[in-house]
Amino acid sequence: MPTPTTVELLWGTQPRPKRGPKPALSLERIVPEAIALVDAEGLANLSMQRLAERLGFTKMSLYRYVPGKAELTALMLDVAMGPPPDMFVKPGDSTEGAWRTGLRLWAETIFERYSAHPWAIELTTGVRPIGPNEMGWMEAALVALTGTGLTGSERLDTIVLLNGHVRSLVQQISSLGGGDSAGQFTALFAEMMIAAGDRYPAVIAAFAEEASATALPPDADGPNDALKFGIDRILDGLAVLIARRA
Amino acid sequence: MPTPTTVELLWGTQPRPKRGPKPALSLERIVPEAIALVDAEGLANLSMQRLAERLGFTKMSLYRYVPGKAELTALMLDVAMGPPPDMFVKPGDSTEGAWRTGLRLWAETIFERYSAHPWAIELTTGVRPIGPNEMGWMEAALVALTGTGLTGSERLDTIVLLNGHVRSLVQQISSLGGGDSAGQFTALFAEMMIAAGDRYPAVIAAFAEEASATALPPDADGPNDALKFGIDRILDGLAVLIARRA
DNA sequence: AAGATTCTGTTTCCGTCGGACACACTTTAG
DNA sequence: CTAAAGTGTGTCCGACGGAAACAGAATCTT
Repeated sequence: MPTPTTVELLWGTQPRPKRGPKPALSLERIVPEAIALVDAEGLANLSMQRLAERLGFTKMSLYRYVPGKAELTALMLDVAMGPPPDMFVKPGDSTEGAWRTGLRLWAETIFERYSAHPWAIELTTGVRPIGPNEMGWMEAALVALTGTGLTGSERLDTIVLLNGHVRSLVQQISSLGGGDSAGQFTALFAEMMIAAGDRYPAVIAAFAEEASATALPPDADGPNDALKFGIDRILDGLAVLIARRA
Repeated sequence: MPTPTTVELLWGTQPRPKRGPKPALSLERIVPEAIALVDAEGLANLSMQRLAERLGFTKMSLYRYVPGKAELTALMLDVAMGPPPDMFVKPGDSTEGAWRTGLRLWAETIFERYSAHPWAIELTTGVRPIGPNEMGWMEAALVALTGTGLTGSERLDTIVLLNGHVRSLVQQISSLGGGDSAGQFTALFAEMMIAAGDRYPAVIAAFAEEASATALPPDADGPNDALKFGIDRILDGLAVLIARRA
């Protein structure tokens, strides 16, 4: 019974052992339950104890299926991301600007996926094993970039850039989801401006201008505008490079 | 003795109380020591106990200076970022493309600052009090954007975009710093490709192309190229917008 | 000068966490 | 029918963040 590595858990489905009692649990029950727990109460409130209680088992029984908490969260990440939707761009499509609509759709879709599980951002950090779903998203974006004339490094860097922007936005918006956190922010901002005095004129100018501009439409989806803004700039910049190559 | 809030700790320097023994410790000693600890051993290894041992005090004595660990890390973040270097762009400079060199310098500088303290990335998440130094970096970038004709929202979104890119890169590179983590990555990648078979042709193509391209120059600062790539694309895209406005 | 007050650092204690380990039980292989 | 392998459980450990009570030091008031 060599404990399985994270890669084996993510990619391989090792066969059920023949001897011994049949397992009453399974990764297919554990991981979604953990995701539900974290969706509801945040990553900080995930503990083996609480997860086991939800499943009606003892804490240590979970360690029969998962070597440790790190491996569990790695599985949660890949399951929560899910597979990418069907093909953003037909593989051979070299229509003028097809890459553009493909990448935009990709970015907006993965943004929604991240937004559904904001804790996933915290788990996608540093060098770590990549799961099949995460790889699938990567593949999808790379497919959209075929026929652009970009080199392999450039295509990879493009994905890093787009993905980084999306993740950065999710990180800033997710915690802003419930309650009056917008009010909290303005309260913090006001409290700070009192103490700060006039050391940050450009900041004050920018926020003042923004406040007056968004005063009329009272819908507060400014963050989503930030998402679109970033995607637009990135795609514009990419178009410049692609045009230069052609 | 109302326990100070995070904002008060970051911005205000409340006067020393008159009565009682003089404090043997201070935030000026505690916070740098905590930064040194985390720089050396990572954010996960920061505990009040270990920090107190370094300082030659008991754990609970720290709570006389800091309400809790969250407030401590907030202070660490602002101190570690430090103030931005002197003015990237002279405030009134409306030279053609001055914003461009200013923003590039800003991004590269804050990248180095983040790289020196990679754990800072993990702390800059969600809605939270902003410290004076962090606000200073924001101010610096906004100064560089004066005279571009962009609205306040656009200027703010630009900073979010650039900052998000830099942070995303640091997050991917920092853990790659020591040892043969590049070898670990290729090992993980190979192990995965064996299991994955041929489900990701575009991924394989991109990496193969990259490997052959970077085979000749043996310096492996590919990540830094990813930083430059992203900055270039963002600035190119921004130039398109600015030109459209003019 | 002498309490009274206020702040200091320390000690003790608690609940929770991830995880090691030994155990009893159940299923299958020989 | 016995041995082996695998199951879930109970117990135990060290480390964590933090609450509470406490004794000593420095200042204020009388």
